[in-house]
Amino acid sequence: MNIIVKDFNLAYTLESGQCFNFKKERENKYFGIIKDKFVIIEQIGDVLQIESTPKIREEDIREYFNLDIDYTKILEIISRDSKLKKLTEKYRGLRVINQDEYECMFSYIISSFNSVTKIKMSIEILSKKLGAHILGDIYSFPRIEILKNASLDILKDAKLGYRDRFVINSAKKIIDENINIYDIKKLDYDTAKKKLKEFDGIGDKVSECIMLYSMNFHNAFPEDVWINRYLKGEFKNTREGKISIQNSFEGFAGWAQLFIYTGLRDKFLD
DNA sequence: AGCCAGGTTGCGG
DNA sequence: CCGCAACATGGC
Repeated sequence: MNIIVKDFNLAYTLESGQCFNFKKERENKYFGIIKDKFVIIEQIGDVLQIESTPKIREEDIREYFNLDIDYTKILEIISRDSKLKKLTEKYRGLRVINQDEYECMFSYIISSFNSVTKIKMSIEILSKKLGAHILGDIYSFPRIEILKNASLDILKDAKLGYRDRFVINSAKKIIDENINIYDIKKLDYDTAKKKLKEFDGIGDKVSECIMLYSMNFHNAFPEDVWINRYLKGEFKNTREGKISIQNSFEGFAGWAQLFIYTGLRDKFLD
């Protein structure tokens, strides 16, 4: 399947640290999982070439990469800030991804106080040991019931460290209380955040990652160590800085956050 | 060896 | 409400 894209950069988007389930095969070519389907995606100019097993619908790809959002409008809004203007010029085509809610939730529980490399490794091991086999050595992210009953040995193998109880407890809560987290995305911002923070291992930052990257709350502004440094440089008070940003980008603070985060990690910003 | 990584928790003030 | 130490683990 080929998809013509505009204002989309696959590499920027998949290397931005927002998702952890893709691997690079070569320049502009990645493989991973979307909707429990194995996909190989290569970008050549403005064409996305996609192979998938089993077959994936174009609409699922468009949704995953937010291809139908008004990109021009979002960039226009966040570019009113001079630093963001530079960032959007440098990383044009970077987009917020629309991930699976459950995978995103548990991936970010694992992400806390951790490194991107190790987060990816842990998720890969968990998938291999507990996920459904898809193809070759590719496995999907484990279902929550499986995570809930995972043996401590397997969690040890996945190197979750002290986060193992966060994963187990949160999975338990979902099952025992019969929670459907798809309902959370229908709530208003504050209620959704509050609901997510009731889970073990989900605090201020992780809750907003889940909201931004899988629940369409485009104004969530996850503040990790990098963003915290940025806020310290730009504002007297980081707390007020975050609020100010969330109030000035017309509901798209999360997109600004992704550009800032990318620029900082890439040392384009200092 | 020591510091850092897409932070959260549970404590004391 | 606030600040703060502890927390597993691997990479650099």
